Amino acid sequence: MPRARREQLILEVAGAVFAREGYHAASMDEIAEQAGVSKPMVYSYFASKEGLYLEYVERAGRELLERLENAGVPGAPPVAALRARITEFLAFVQEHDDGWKVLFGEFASSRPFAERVAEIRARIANAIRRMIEDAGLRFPPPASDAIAHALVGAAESLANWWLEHPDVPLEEVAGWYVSVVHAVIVAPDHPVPSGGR
Amino acid sequence: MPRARREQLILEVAGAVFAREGYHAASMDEIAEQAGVSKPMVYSYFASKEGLYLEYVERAGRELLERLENAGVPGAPPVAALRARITEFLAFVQEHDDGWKVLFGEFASSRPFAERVAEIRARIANAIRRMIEDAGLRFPPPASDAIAHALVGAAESLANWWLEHPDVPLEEVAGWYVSVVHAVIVAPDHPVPSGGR
Amino acid sequence: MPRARREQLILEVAGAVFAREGYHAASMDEIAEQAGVSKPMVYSYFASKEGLYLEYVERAGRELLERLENAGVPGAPPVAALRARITEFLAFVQEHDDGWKVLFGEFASSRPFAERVAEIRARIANAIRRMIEDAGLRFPPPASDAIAHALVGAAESLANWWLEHPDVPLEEVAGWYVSVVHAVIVAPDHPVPSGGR
Amino acid sequence: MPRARREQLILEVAGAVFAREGYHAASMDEIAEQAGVSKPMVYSYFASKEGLYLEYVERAGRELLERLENAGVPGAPPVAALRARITEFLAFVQEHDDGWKVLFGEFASSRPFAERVAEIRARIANAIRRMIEDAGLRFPPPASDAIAHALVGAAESLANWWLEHPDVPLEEVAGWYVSVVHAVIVAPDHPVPSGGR
DNA sequence: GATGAATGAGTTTTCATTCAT
DNA sequence: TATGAATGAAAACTCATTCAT
Repeated sequence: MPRARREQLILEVAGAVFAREGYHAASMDEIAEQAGVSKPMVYSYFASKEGLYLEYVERAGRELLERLENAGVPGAPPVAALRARITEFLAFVQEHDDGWKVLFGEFASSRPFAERVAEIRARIANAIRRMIEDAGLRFPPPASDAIAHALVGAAESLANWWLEHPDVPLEEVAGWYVSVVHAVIVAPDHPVPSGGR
Repeated sequence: MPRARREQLILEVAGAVFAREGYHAASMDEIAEQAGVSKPMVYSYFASKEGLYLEYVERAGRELLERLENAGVPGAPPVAALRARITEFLAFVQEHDDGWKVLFGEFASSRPFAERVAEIRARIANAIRRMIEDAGLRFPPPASDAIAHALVGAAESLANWWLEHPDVPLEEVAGWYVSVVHAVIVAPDHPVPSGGR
Repeated sequence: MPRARREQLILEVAGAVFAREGYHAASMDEIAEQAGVSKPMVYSYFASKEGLYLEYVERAGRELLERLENAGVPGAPPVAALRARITEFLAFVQEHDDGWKVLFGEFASSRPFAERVAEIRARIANAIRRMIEDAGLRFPPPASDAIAHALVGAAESLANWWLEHPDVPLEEVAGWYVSVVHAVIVAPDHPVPSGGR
Repeated sequence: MPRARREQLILEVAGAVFAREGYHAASMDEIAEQAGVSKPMVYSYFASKEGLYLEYVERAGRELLERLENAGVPGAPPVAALRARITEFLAFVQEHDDGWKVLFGEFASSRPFAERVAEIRARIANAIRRMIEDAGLRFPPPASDAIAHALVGAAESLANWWLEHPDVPLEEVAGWYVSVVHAVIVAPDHPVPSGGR
């Protein structure tokens, strides 16, 4: 079996195990066994458990980023672009739910490499944020930043909801998200009446 | 030191360690040391690591729930109630950021007690969702469910953003969230133009 | 509660726990709790777990010895004396099955005090042996010693059998043992045909 | 060193430690050290301390049983068969005194697996009992059961006596045991005169 | 006299990681 | 290239024993 192929296989198995057990509870023994190779093999491909995890996160993150960036036709109207991107985003979640869970499931991994993971997550969040801003979100900072963040969280949550309701068609979910973002964008009169009534 | 006080101390320390390291990486040794007691003491207060974690989650969850339920004056207009509750929510996050991180940080906790944690989270999410629905969100199911979920995720994300921008006043962040929810509620015309234009 | 009474209470509870769990598995916590006193109380009465165990063994051993020595009427014919003693022995086993189990249940306790326990057991075994020899067992040494030992083992085993068949009357069991010993004593022609037939 | 050989080595060492210290007092640390391997090695061969103990007991029990069953020539007269079997029994005790002590030394093992050990012991005891009954022991039940039990205990005790008197030749000890059993078998007149005379 | 509170030392067990082949 | 065999380090948990009150 060619080297690259085996590497890919190990990564996929590792992703499944990390998604199911979390970083700490996942064991190299289990990964090696499920991949059908010996543990030293795993170590010859990836320097350490940490390295394996980071590599997986890195690749999953890169793929998601690329898909987000390449989604939609250039020059399309903003809302259409938003729809194309959120569609792509949901497609990724559907196809790579392991990758999705590993990327956004665990929050506080242990110290040494939490930063790298956080950075990857931040890049993805930024990409989503950019697509929201491209659609026309205009607030003065820092509200823009905060609200974009909130809408990214909304996308994540929606994706998780969808994973538990797989019967709902992708397009419908995407439509809901576009609705939400669009509403926020075109909302006529923020801020909202504060006192009451 | 009286027993109840020590118990509280250990819980707080444990919360900090769990928030920082995650359940698996946290060690009873570290918790004991940071609390200034010996490990057997911790075990005499809490039967096991799992028990300690669950107790912490349970108390934090209960407090957050109670605060959400008691927030605002009864009979206030919906948007005012929403504002009161999101304000309370953010206040909790600010005061108990450890509790917040433990409750909503790790996703895929280890198997044995994931259910209990998930249940607590679900109760909190439901409370937030209810407050959104009370404010007037009306979609036909399942969109209502999904969008409520998304807006809960938006609140979580906004809270995390705020933890990293502590200089922004609470009221302002609350206002942004109200704006978002309000916009979604009063949005005139979901669904949104799908094609483009 | 007077000191001596409490001491007796603790000893009895300890005996029950030792009999049930064995020396190592028995915990001072459990003994204290079952006796209804605090652990420091136990330590004020008995210097250590080892001390408690030894004291229990010592008393149980002493009582059994005394009962064996005082059994039967002086001057009775040998077989009657044997019957009286084995009856007393079985009565002890019946009344103090905890003591019996602790005395003869565990074989190889841990090093430091195994010798003391072995010594007590040896004294009891000697007493039984003497009663057998008194009944008329006559072999040249070392066969006498070995066979006496064997007959002591037979008594122990019979006692254990009886503990599991509590419905059988004591006298009957005693009768069987006397039969066995008597048969060995009066056996006309040891050694037995060795080759065959 | 080949795997099977190491396994055997560990088992032997474990047997020695269990025989010397008893199950609870024996530590995996000590077993590993005495076997010249690391603790994880022991765990890779045997799943747990309990597993190691049971495996040892099982093998020792099986060997003893097989030796008892295969002893003697088929069709030999009963007393000769008895002699052959008790000889084999004593030979086992002499060769595997660790196995002997572990099998029959501790009585009240800890709860979880006491049953399995008791079962093995019972099988061996039954084998011994059968060989006694084959030799001609005839009592009405339950006396037959009880007396057989007693004679098994006699054999155990005799074996223990012999372990402390290793200079006595095996044949002689076997002869004594045959004498005892033979005497009981041919005893003309149980029950014995009860009053005195 | 009595105890609640506390701990040092040890137990079994697991796991990431590395040689020798 | 590939692995069976091996381990150092650490984790959860327990228990006999002792203070401070």
